[in-house]
Amino acid sequence: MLDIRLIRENPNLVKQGLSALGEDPAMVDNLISIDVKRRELMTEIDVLRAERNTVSKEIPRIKEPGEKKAKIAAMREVGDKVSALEAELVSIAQSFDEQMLRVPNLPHPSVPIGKDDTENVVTYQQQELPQFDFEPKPHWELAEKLGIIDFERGVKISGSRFYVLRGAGAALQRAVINFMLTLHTTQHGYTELYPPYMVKQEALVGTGNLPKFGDNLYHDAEEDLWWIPTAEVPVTNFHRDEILDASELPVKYVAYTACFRREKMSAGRDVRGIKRGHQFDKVEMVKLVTPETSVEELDKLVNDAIDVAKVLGLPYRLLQMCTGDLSFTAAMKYDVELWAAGCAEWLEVSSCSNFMDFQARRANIRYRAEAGAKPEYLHTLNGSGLALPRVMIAIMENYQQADGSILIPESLRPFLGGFSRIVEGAKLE
RNA sequence: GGAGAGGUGUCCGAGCGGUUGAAGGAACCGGUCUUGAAAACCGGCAGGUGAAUAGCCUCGCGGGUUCGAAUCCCGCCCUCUCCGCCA
Repeated sequence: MLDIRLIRENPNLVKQGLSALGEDPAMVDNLISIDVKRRELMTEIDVLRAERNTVSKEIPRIKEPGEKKAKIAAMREVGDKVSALEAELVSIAQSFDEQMLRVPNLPHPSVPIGKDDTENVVTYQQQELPQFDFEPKPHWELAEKLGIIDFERGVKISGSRFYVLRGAGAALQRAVINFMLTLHTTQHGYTELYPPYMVKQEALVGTGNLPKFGDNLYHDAEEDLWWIPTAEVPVTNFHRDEILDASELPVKYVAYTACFRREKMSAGRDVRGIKRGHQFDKVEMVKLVTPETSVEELDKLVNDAIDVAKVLGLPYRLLQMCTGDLSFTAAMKYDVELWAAGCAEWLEVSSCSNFMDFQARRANIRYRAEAGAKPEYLHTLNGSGLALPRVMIAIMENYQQADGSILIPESLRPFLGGFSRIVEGAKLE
């Protein structure tokens, strides 16, 4: 959420930001006119309430019965007026809140201007891609042959976009999860959390998934709980409505969870293989930091994500998102992509974002710079570290051998009982 | 799911219709004292809105009664104890 004061005092700046995102700047004027009405009403109500409060305090001390009666009657009238105005305010405040929650974050000044993903900037690309003396296969062929992914039975059990990992395939994913969590906790200073997979609506409003992106979420109507689309939601909300001490910052969490997405908007896209499922696993990093450090903390976060690719020996590149490709919540965003030799494409495995105070405002996460100081909103960041299915794809496709077996990256072997290869029959060898 | 108890500021805890935004204590911060520390004493110490030391709002959440609600009524949520059920 943006600061309404920024919108009031600097509407043109906000409009420029929205235009850069490709959003309609007209929402600014709408918001301002509602805000004016809202504030007028609030003032009017406050004046009446102040009168009622003072007179109500005087009433018990009035001895003369006639005067007492008259004041009570007068205050009853004031009370009625207040109720009427309050009802009016409730509906205005509702539409104000609703609109505020739908205003995207503004791009950080350092973000390159661009209309869409074609204008993102590749800031690093590994030059050497793996070479093969045979035609590398896509992972769905490799995996099916080895018996490590069962697509048909996934569909039988749960429908399209579901699959079953089997034998060494399941073990490989489990090893990668463990490897990543171990790397981030022991080398990068993150604290591991294991959060709930189902959350309340407020949590999703806090991170910015609701109210705007509910159509990508699974919702249980009976309990009114939502399945998380990413661990970002429960982990960022871990400190919701809290005031942290500056000495506690930066707070750095890493969490492994399954993630659930309807992918309605992507119907028909990426239907082959495991690139885009309704359920997938992810290791996610979340940071809460002081405002003056967030830009620098984003760089570190990106490096922590990239480190996974490096240690696994997977070819990667880094993209800086232009204004037109920023997400709703992000002020700055970098994507890490892995090369997949079989499908010959770059796969997004991590989006690292600096949300500045956008989420902190929504989730009401503050910090106190020093004892006695006023609480201020902190800055939140997050990034995958990394998303499992696409890392699995990269391992399978880049480490495939001529005989169809898959070599296991050296750094992963200690997490797989020392085995070095996946062979037919979904076996480790 | 059933029965009972309870949810007040950073924490403990009083209040049970009228200067109570909230006694008292602890913690914390500043000061006096001390060679230093402890103790003792003095002062400060919720958040939001707001230009404000004004006003308004906030005692789990929402609604109601009243001139006036932390205090009364209704609904919901959460915690604890016991029972049931389960991993």
